Amino acid sequence: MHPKDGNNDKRRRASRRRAPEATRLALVEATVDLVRASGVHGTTVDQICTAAGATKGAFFHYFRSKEDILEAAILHWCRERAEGYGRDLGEETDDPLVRLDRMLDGLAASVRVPGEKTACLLGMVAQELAGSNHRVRAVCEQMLDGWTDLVAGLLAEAKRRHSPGTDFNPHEVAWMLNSLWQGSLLAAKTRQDPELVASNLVHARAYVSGLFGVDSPKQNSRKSREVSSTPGLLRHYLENH
Amino acid sequence: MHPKDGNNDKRRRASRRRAPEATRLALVEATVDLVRASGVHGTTVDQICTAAGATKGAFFHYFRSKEDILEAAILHWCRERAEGYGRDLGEETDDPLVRLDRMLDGLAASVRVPGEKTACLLGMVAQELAGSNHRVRAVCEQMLDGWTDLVAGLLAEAKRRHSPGTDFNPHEVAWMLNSLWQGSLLAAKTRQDPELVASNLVHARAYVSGLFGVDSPKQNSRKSREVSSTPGLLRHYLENH
DNA sequence: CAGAGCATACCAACCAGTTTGTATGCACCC
DNA sequence: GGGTGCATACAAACTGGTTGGTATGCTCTG
Repeated sequence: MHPKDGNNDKRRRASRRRAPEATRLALVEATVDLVRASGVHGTTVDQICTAAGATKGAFFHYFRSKEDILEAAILHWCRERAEGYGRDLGEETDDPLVRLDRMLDGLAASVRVPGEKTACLLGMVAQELAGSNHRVRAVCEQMLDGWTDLVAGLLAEAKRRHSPGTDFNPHEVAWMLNSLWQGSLLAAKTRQDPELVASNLVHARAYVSGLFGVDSPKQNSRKSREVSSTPGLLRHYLENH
Repeated sequence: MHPKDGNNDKRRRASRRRAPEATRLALVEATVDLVRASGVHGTTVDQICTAAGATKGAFFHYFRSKEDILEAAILHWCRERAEGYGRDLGEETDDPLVRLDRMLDGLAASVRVPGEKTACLLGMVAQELAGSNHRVRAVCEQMLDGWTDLVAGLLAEAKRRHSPGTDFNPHEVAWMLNSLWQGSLLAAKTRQDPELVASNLVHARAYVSGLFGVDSPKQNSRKSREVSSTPGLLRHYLENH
């Protein structure tokens, strides 16, 4: 039963041969995709291997356990998203409210990508494991903290620049936005309606605008779906100031 | 190896003997608890049986599959919660904004119950299965719709009674509140900080208040934790009107 | 005494992780 | 520059425990 006298190896493992970094990356990215679609327990190591065009041997060569690759997948996912935010935010010298606005635009746009599923790896893993796996929970918490700190920083700077009519705690508001974002993805997935995310983000914007003292312009609920095409409320505020 | 010549049956099956309804209920309630703690795939049928003080025979006598009891658990959970809302809301003749306010109070209080874990069965099941199990997804959607319709109804009536300065779509706002609630539970669980839910609800209230034209009173972020003890913003609005 | 309400033993599929073996490239010496 | 030694990078069969589900029979009740 030796390796089939190996003249023709039927499936050519994704046209990749001895490419350490590529294999590892393929495994991690497959994990991200599969877990986002089916959850942690709903994804098997074998599925990951098949999707990555690798074998169990390769898998356990790079990762000591399923939990390990999960952690790697979370880090990979967050690093990727962070890069996206970096692009969305634009110049650091820009007004923090404009930057936040662009970030929300980016988020709204991210659920509109055609083939893309509306699910955040972080939220899914946290929901499934936070109650039972302390280590994974801690990793998720750290990642959520990262996003919140970023937004809280923007809000804090905005508070300094413009002196808002209402006092507020930037961290609290940032956590509220983060929670809303996660909940929106959950609800949108359940309803199979990505537009729900956009709609919720409109209200999030309106709330932040309200904090900075601008009257929310009359919301036209028919048009509210076209978020990313309209100038954000925050931008609107700044332009008339 | 017959049933131990059964003179003394070591564990007396939860001091319950041939009580059909009680057995069924125990199984369902055990499912609710376990799934809320460990998720769907993280909970085994055996665990449910043990927790309910029943055996597999009993389990499959009442439910054809794990999926079936999950559905029963969701319905049970939602019916229970709905009763809670009924109590919280109070008289139907009351002002809808006051009723909404009391509902938010109830939600904030529900995560403060000492031994209680911060997790919504609905949110957990939806997050884990919405992407892979269409039937369960549909059930979750229906339940979420129920809550949203309730809140949207309150908001719509509030719009009729008081004519708010800002126009808004009650359903959109209700979905936003629902999403925020789900996301808050997710974030609070991940951070192991139930107070995050209360904090987020404060901002939710403030947003709704804002819609009805009242200036949010200066938020004191140190004190914002004591939500349920302070008269809600909506009530505050109505008292000065 | 019939049938609802269980209890117990059992099973087949599944799944994370292991073992064992092989192919490939690189370093180093001759 | 070609052979030798060895580490990395896989491949694939296997294992042992787990899990949802079943088969069968006992037992209490109406």
